Amino acid sequence: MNKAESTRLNLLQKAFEMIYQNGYQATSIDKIIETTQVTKGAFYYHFKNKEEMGLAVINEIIFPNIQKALILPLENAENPLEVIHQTIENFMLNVSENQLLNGCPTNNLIQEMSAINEKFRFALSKILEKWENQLVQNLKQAQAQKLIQEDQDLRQVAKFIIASYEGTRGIGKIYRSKAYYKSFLENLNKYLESL
Amino acid sequence: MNKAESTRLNLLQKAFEMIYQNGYQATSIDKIIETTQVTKGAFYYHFKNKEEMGLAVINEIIFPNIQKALILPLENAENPLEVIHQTIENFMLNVSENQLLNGCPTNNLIQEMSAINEKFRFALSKILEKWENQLVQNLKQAQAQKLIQEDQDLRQVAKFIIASYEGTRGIGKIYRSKAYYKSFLENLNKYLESL
DNA sequence: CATGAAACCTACCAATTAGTACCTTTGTAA
DNA sequence: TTACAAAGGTACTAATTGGTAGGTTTCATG
Repeated sequence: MNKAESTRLNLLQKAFEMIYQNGYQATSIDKIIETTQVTKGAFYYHFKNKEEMGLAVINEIIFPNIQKALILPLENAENPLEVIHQTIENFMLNVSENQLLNGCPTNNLIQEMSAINEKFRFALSKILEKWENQLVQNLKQAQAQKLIQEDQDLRQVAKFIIASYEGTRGIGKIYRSKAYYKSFLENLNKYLESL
Repeated sequence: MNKAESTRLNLLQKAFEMIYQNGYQATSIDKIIETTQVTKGAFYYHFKNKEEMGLAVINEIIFPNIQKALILPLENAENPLEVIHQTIENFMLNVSENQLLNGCPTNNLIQEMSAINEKFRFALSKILEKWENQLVQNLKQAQAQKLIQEDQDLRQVAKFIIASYEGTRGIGKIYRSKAYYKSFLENLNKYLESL
């Protein structure tokens, strides 16, 4: 990675952290360049404007993180149903204090931006779409293995899993305890078993 | 209601709408007094600062709304379990386009503010607490009527209902369709029946 | 080593922000 | 009617905002 690339990546990573903790609109370019020690000229060389930088954070930082933690582990699993619970549990029980406090970056941005910025809404919807598609694939395999009933609407089920997960990460910002996550995981298990 | 009270209420209601659509931090006092035709002097006569106004919006607008739509209807119901689903369904299927677009005011503020402002977090947690308590009461009655199993952790169940509801309202800001709400309601029903 | 583009730097701007100081009007109780 | 607090009005400020103009430095390539 050359110097320019690392400047850009540094901007994106620091911007991600600041957006994660304070929100997109509350994160000023002045603060980003102050903490990164990058000048304003360099910032605007790498990004046309603040919006483009925000979209790059979603596409180049947030999306790969979800992909790695919650989507890829679902592929080619021996038990396609159990791995759904396992993957979410593995991720949720290993979050840092910071992540407990600030919730899910994707959900945060959806709540803040999707109603007021169509480009953000689109970029964020793509993340949910990929996750949902992988979940549906797993559920299909589970159906083929007779692990869940025939008449289930798998896309609905996938959406429900995502909504309850994001809801828990979101409401978890009030409780700030892993016990709350554990309670969700138990209920998720019950729900999956009832399918 | 005298003039001063109506000035204050007008400020709170307009502020609520603007916060609901754009977020608390993105709602400036200048914009609020512009749309209400109230001068800055009057605004700061009624509220010490912006934070106090935001907290008043939560306590005097948002909380009563939730109370009326989602908590009070649960009281003294003939079928304590079914009324949970009925109440949520009745509310969700009657939201306006605006509410579909902007999600749940409580959830929005939790996501934006709970990590960065302890007073907001506390005020918002009180809303969830009241709702959870009423849900637990209903679930207890359902348990007494042998409608759900003995070994259920009712507080966990109540929290899961709230999280999946708020998750759906939140993620619904991406999809903007009542079909998505309906899909959630079906899954909620399945979950409640599995208890 | 010359050259031109890539990468970065500095100083600025107009608009917006929350908040304040100080004034005027309105309502009401003695 | 007077007196005084409640309620509202006006003009301002310092700080912060996203963005730009116009420069300089760095670096790969012929």
